Amino acid sequence: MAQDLKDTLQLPKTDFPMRANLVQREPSRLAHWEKLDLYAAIQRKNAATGKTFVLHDGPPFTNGDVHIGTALNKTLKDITLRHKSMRGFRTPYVPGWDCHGLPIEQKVMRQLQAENKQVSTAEMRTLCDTFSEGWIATQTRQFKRLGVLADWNSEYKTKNPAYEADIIRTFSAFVGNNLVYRSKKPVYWSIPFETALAEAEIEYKDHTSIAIWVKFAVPLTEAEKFGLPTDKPISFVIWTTTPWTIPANLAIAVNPDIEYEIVGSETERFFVAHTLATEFQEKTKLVLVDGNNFRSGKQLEGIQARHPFIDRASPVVLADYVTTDSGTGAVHTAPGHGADDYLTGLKYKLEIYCPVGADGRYLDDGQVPPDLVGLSTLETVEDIAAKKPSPANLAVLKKLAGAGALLAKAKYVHSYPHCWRSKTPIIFRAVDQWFVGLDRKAASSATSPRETALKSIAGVQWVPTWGEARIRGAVEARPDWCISRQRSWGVPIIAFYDADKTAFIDAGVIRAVADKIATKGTNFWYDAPAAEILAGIALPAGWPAAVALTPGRDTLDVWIDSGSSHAAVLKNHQGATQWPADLYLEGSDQHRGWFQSSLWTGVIAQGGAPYKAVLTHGFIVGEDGKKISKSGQYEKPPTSDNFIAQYGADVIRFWIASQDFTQDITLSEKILNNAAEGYRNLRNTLRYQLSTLWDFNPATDALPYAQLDTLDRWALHQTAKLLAEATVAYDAYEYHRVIQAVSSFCATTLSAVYHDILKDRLYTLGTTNPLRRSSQTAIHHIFGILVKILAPVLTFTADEAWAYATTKTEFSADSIHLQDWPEADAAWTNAEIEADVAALIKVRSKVNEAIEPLRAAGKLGKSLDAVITLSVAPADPLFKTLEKHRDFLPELFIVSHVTLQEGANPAFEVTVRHGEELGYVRCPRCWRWVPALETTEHGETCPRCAEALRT
RNA sequence: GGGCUCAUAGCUCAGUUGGUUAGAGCACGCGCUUGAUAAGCGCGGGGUCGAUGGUUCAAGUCCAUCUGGGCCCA
Repeated sequence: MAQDLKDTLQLPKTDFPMRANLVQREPSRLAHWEKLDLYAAIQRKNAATGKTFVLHDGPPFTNGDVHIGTALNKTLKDITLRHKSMRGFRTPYVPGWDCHGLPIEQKVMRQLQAENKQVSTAEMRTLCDTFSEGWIATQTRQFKRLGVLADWNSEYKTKNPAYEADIIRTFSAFVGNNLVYRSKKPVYWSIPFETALAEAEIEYKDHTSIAIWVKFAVPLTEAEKFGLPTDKPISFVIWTTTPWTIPANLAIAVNPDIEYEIVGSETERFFVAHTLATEFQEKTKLVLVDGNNFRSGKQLEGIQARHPFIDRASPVVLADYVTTDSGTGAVHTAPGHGADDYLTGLKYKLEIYCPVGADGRYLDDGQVPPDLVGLSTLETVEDIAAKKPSPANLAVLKKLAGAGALLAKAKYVHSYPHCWRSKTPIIFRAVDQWFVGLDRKAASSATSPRETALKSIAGVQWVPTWGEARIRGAVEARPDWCISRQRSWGVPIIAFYDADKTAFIDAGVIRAVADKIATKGTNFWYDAPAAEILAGIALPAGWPAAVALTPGRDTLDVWIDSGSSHAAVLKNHQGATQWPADLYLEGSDQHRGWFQSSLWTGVIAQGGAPYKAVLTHGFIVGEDGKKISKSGQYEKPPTSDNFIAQYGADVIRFWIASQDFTQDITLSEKILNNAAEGYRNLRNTLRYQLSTLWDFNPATDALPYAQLDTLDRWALHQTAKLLAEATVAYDAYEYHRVIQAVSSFCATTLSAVYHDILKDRLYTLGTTNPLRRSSQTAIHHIFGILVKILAPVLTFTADEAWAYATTKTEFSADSIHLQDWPEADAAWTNAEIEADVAALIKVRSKVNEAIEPLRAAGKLGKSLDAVITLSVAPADPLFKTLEKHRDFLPELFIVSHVTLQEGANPAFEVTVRHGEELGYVRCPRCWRWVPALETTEHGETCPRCAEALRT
């Protein structure tokens, strides 16, 4: 009989599974979308709206699996675009790939080295191409698995010939604006390979150097000028561990804030940092007889000391990096042989002087003493084993000793950079490089690139706002842009050289060569002689004949590759995009990287910033707040695929959306488990709504708003509020607020209140009962809005729920992602109902509190067993509200009966009794306690159920 | 060392121009239900708002210093 009655209930039913099983089931939905060509369908939908939103993709580097951080970036882009397309924007999205660069070249080279193979530059470039292409395929698969929707057919690759041509055209704009100049800059240099090395090609190993204390005499006239004692000769003492750089000395650096002491022996005086005076005395074994005469570094600036054995001044300059950790507090400065020295050299306009050739030998430049010319600075592996210093080092020591300038020498063991291939110590050597003068006046503009860039920054929307300060700092502080690299896997700098190594460069020639490269690719540059490259191209006046020229072997800084993407993609309307982009969205490291390089290329080649807005996100950190990359807290590498294999894409997407991405984003097993739980709650809410709509056809069963029940109107009011909140949050890119709002709405507004109350109506009333239809109408509306709010984040689940809602099957051609952003009917906003129900819900929680003790005492189970008496002072406005909704109260509290009585006390009182105590009987069908049952063909039920059974 | 930035319950987040006993969801504990059931409901515990000092009648909120993170430089 109980079963018989149960069969008369309208219990929820749906095929939408409670268990998501995302890891297994998501791929089939991807295949479904592929079949629909969902990306194209979405673009078609919004083709005629007249609104376009271009998010320009920053290209990931193609040398490995998609890292969870890259997944974060791509997912945020995907969420953004899906929301925009629901809002009616055409959202062409062309994904990109960054293909050139050292890390790939290095991986390929290490592989070749392991196989003991030597290959030509062209072969090497082919291997790099293949390497990059392989990872593009892998990453594409991994991005797709995340649910990222993009125009994969229109993707851009920085290694495509057409793209390479646009990189070169960007370079031609630099040249055409008269911004490019040639100057020397020190690089790591491998003598055996006669090549520049990158930081990544350096291995640090202990090395025994010769440390020397060398005096640089201050002429008497200089001493007088600076008020120094003149009764004895006075010198600066520098300390260095690379004697071979002494011939290139052009200055002595002191720290402006260090106290220097003038110490003296019987015969001469020296400047030494005060705190190093004792050590100085020990090392030089000098007997110091006076001191206590101090000068700050600041006071010494400009003193013209003399080079110990070359007839040249060595001025005292100021530098903050000078410390008193070791040495004398005065640093030998050779701008052509060190990074710090170089910057100091630029600051003091010193020559970037490098009298050492590519083979590591001193050049005969008229300044290097003849007995040093030709000597090598190289220490071979055998030399090191035999503890034999380089010929250059030995000769300089001898030279210094001969000049009486060598105060002391000592062995000094320290960590020193070595070439990863030859294992020999590298040298710093200044070589000719190409620079972009950022403060030069651009030919096509009234101002310099820096001025234009800073002006452009102000016109861009930076999200969060501090992004503006960050890029402004980077742009202001950046020295002239060194754009040449001595690499193989990159885009060549289109420059030619004659037999004397004079460089020839011209914007028109570069553009003409770019046109050839657009079809032939950059290998053409490496394979063909200058005459072929220049065939048919008119050479500018003053150029030698093409046959007398050699194409240069430098490549462009790879930041120009990706920095040209807006020109190569947006300017060319690739994939129906347009210039400038509405949004760039990358990690905050890109303020100094891609945001900046794109800004420079935009400013110089296009006259302005290539983006209207720039959004940045933080980096993923572990549970301890520390960076995750090498922490090893996970057994598996933190790749996108590994996380998806465990949680599924929608859980990962939920996690990404739930955090404030402008800050560090924390990743831990606990957090992902929390995300999975949060996901399940939302999924269950959708499932429950679907299950209550099984017999509801909106076309025929929906009621107009005016006929809806109070509680349903209240739910719609809450839904309108949620939608407004979610819309604002989406527009502000604050996806975590969307998730917070939706989660709270589902848990509290729906599950704990609305759905819970609705069960009685939905289950027990007759199918077509207006109250039941009223609630179904509301749920239908709420579901539609909820699932659309979630669609940009939970792409798989929202589409699945939508398919069940619209077709009662797992897949539907009319995807959720083809729907427009929902709107709430203005009538739904109802302040009176909002206020009334809010007051009633407060009473509800008082009622629940009052029920709890009885439940704990075992006197009561479900709340439906309870009968409530509310005692409220008639003067209390609450009394009126309760009276107004008197009939609704039992349903709202989910109890069997409510008596409202005028209380004598001002305090609100709740009395709870079991239905039995009033002599009530329990209806076996709806489980409510009622005064009396009546007979039906299904047995005894309450009058309401009897009525339901008749229909 | 410099630039930018972050710090509120175990976790993720709110917290308007400084103004009651600092909130929400999740997690946790104890119950209930078995007609959302690898679900649902109720009740409950839990925070010196990173630390210290200051401004103020009043500070999570403003200022200074410090500590610990992140990104980028050096």
